[in-house]
Amino acid sequence: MRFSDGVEWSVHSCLVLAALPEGVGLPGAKLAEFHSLPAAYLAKHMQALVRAGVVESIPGRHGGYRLARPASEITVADVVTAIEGNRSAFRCTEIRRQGPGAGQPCEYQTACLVSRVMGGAEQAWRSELSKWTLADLAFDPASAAYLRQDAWLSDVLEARG
Amino acid sequence: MRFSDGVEWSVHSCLVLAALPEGVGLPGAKLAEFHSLPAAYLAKHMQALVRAGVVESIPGRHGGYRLARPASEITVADVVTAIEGNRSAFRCTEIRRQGPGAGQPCEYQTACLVSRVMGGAEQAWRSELSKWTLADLAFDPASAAYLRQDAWLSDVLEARG
DNA sequence: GTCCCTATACTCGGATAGCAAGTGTCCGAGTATAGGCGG
DNA sequence: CCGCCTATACTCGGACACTTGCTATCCGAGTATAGGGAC
Repeated sequence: MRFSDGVEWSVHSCLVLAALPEGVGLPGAKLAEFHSLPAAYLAKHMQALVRAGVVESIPGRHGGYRLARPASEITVADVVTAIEGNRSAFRCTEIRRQGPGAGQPCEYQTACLVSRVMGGAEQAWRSELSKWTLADLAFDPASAAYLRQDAWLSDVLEARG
Repeated sequence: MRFSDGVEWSVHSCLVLAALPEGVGLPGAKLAEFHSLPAAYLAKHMQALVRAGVVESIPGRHGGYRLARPASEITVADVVTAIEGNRSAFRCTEIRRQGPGAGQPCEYQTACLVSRVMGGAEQAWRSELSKWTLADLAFDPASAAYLRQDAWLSDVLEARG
């Protein structure tokens, strides 16, 4: 089991967007440059975020990306789900029905117990991620590096009018 | 994010081993046949379980696999960890230190907040899996199909002496 | 009859191909803007 | 001086190669057993 690198990139990038002034968008190229990420590949993940309704894209010359909702209403789970998909990581293929070990059809009215256990754990994982919003992370005093946008980010915004 | 199919196979196979009489081993070929699994590939995962100390292999003619500990002392987390590895699914590559968004070195004395949130969620997931032992699943009344070993499994064991 | 030796059959274990998904990149479609032109 | 039109530059979006890791398989190393032979 291994997460896509895009998860880390997307969360950090969303935190950057959370630090922007209200309603202002940041182009994908600049967003990638902020953390020295490959712009073309980050754009691929931004598309996923747009489809999931987490961020919205502004077309045209002064366009870019911005959060679709206030940062306090977007959870880390929303971002991760947008990238990794909302399907379960564990896929029950019902092997209990195969081979000599298969029982009678009446035994299969309830879901596979193994599947239920795995699903429950995944639920706990997702629930834990839902406790944190982008606002919690972006405005945390200990990691307020994103608010140190004076030197670079402000210049970018000012250069764009 | 997606689990290896081997996780499902391994858990179910361990449940079969849990239903065996004390100290008796079952060959990998028979274990695979029980659920119509590819024997050669299941063997690969069984090796991982042996390395992790979850099951032990008995070499020789009447050898096979058996649980290394009582089923009540093996959790689902043990099995999953043996297959998927104990490394974290989320790998923090410290992109916060890259590009114009990078802060001063003194800001990096604490772990990345994003990494901590992801790690905490993973901890919750693992903790949930630790609540269930193989005994809980194998001897559950609702899914006692594994105890219906009379027809096939008993024959196999008897044929081996 | 008992003990030992050897050949056998069966077991696990690691080394070897094939494939899907993630990784990385590029170029085209679409839009708001800026400037020029006409009234 | 004001409004409209056009060309431009910039943006996002989807389509195209490449690499890593999972999937699937095979054959060789090792061991307990079973049988036969010697004592």
